[in-house]
Amino acid sequence: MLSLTCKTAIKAVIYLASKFESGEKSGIKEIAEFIDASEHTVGKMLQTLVKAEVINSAKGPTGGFFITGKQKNQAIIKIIDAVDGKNVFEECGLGLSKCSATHQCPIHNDYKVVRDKFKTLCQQKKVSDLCDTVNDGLAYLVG
Amino acid sequence: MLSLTCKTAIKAVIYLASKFESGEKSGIKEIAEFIDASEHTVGKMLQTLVKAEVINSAKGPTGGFFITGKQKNQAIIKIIDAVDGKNVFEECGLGLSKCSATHQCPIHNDYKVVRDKFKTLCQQKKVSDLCDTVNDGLAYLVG
DNA sequence: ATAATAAAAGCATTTAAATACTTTTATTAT
DNA sequence: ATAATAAAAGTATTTAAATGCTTTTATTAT
Repeated sequence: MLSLTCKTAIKAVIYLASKFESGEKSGIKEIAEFIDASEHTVGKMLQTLVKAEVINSAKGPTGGFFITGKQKNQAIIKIIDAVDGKNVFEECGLGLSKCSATHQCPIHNDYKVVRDKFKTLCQQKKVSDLCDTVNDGLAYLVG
Repeated sequence: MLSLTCKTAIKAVIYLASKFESGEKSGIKEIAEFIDASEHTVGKMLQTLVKAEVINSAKGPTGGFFITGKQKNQAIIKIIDAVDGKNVFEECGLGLSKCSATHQCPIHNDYKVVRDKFKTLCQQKKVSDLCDTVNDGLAYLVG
């Protein structure tokens, strides 16, 4: 459903959220190492997130990437929209270019239920929620 | 969730199912044209389906691909298992290589619900069910 | 002002999926 | 038996995503 880069993006933002309390900024290398992803992929993707105002950045010494309290309270769908685009949640289950109630593929109705359920999940889960599970040792970003 | 080839496979099998009554066999070109897919991709993929006994084939003149009554009554998960492999329904929502109840990613529980719902859909929908919706003009294989 | 630091940006390479091409094998009708 | 047909199989190319590398720009501390 989501691209590898998008999954990496969600993990990176969760990591930044975990640094919110301390106010620390994080560099590309540090983030990539922690979430076990390619440094270059992470760099490109973080730029995308900055442009979409999902996270922030500062250049120069003491610079790095960081997140605000407001951004921490955003749902993860914001990350998905920024990285994979808005029509992730509109795609046909059988790959038809135009699949809707009026011209549908054979699994349209059932697939829509699943897809919508995933969308709701992405709309409801906040970055802070996911960050909490990691902080509490209930979930992990690698493995 | 599913590869393009797998989506193509489901459409191809539905097409073959629609030819079951008449007993006609269908060639690669005919199938590819009807479902609007690459002839070469369809050829390779049909071989995979034959090996997995999801469909049948016959070489030579009057040969082609066809489906039996028993095969028509199979669930579409058989097609998915054959083309994309069995662990489509085990994959982690955030791309962790090992994500389970004991070592989970931050969205594991919610994602599992969605994934399992999709799996159930694929286990319940028979080729014949999908074929019927197309025959009845309620659904399409192209567009 | 200068040097150091770190993100931003542009371009190149790699990888895997999809698509394309060619040859081989089996089968059927003549 | 032979020729025609169509799947099977093997190899090659293309495409898009991911990854890698290099240069540029902005910022901060000295």
